[in-house]
Amino acid sequence: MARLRIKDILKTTPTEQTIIVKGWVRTFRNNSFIALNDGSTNNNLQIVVDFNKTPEDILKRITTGAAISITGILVASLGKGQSVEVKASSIEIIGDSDAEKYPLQPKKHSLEFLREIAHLRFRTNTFGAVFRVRNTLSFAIHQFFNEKGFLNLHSPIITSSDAEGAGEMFHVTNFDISNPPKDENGQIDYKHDFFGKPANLTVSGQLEGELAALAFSDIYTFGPTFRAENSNTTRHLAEFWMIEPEMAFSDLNDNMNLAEEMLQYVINYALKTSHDDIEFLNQRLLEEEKQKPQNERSEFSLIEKLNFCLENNFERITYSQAFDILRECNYNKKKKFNYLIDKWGVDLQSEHERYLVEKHFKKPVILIDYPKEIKSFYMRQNDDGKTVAAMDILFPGIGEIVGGSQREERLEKLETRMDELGIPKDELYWYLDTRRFGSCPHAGFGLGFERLVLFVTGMTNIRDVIPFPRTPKNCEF
RNA sequence: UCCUUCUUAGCUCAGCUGGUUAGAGCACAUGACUGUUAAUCAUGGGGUCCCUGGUUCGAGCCCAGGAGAGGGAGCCA
Repeated sequence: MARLRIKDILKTTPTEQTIIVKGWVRTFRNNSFIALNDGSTNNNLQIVVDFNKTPEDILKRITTGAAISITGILVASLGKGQSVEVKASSIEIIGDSDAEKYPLQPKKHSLEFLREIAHLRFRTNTFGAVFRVRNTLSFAIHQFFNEKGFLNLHSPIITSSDAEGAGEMFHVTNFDISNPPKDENGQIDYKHDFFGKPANLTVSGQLEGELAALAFSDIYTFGPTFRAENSNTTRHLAEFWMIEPEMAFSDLNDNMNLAEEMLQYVINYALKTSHDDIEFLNQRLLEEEKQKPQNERSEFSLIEKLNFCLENNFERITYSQAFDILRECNYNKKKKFNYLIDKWGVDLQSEHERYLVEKHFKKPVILIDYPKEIKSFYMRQNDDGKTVAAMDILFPGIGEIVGGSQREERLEKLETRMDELGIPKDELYWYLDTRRFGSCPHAGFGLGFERLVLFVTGMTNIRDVIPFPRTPKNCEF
């Protein structure tokens, strides 16, 4: 007889059929009731043990964390709290778990503690829900782009281009780093390195994505990205996953439409497909909110917040409009911002972004047309000579979740800008070739996958939505 | 990297103005009970008070340095 998954058992009508189920013990109450979980769902299956007919040494080994196999009959539950349960006819201990040493207890643990035992935190309700939702979102993204006819491109993880300037990079080498070969000037001689030149882990697949978009029209990448920044925040990782679509024959407007449609699609998909898990996370947050003073509680529950995003269009405004709103707002006039908004052209600080999203509009905001000085070289220059066709999508509680732009497709404009910023054109000849041969308007963006998972799960620390977070001074597991 | 808070039992935390043997809940062990929902009740074991140095008759508590963690900022996704 085949083992059944708990998710399916809980949906089955009980007719006293005999089944086999395997999983890990969450709690064992009253010497009679096992809460069994196999990770297929957040809900546990209750196993009823007749302790009078079960050997003492088996009962003693049914401990929190133990892996067990149950053969029994599926019946309607006599107790409250579950509709079906399994009356065990035989119990096999597959893997013991010493209750005194097993760190997880049937009680609430702090997220900080669970982060230190990330190898075991999958077995908790919260992280079970988080990583099932993460899986659902990942699948939804692929499905969304597949339905739209986008080609999934595997952009390289090791690159030799360091011309992009998108942050500090991790160096890739097979040199003996205590004794690398040197040239006649005493400099490290990369000619003898594995690739014959310096190489790094990618900080973005965008440039490669553009090359493919100018052949396949619509592509997206979904892969790991690495930044060696010394960032210690709740929304940065040294290794994270990014989704980067790129569309040929498209402008900034198409770009905004795609990003908004995609975010709404995957949120909607998660709400429907991962309903139980999101409901659990929703309850978890409500409990947490009860601990807070009234004025710090959020207006919306997690599910209300997600639905709100589906029912309302994102607010679309230009940098200049945002600048005016911020300059004229009471916060600015009363000097409540740490950084005053006074001169057009300043970069917005996160306190300003939060004001716009959380206080002024109270919904996701798409900011476009930023001053060119504060944005990258590849963004398309607007006719005003001051701004570029950039877009950032800001989410409540998360901040920037998407950063993108229409790309500069005009060779001369692009080269001029690269010269101004001192970006070596010869190293990026391949990028410029797309502008030499059959260039066309195109646009794309980068979506931080973990930031999306943060938003949908209502978690607040990005280290809790990736299985094994890599951050400065932390590369455990 | 900067600012700030924290570090006491396996976990979550209390510990007064520096004072004698450092506590609670949960977990664990033993027993009772047996349709429980983080079961309940009784009993019990469990401590490098983060580390190093200093002040003091006396330091978990004060001072200096260090390590680690949380929150905020910058960089960004």
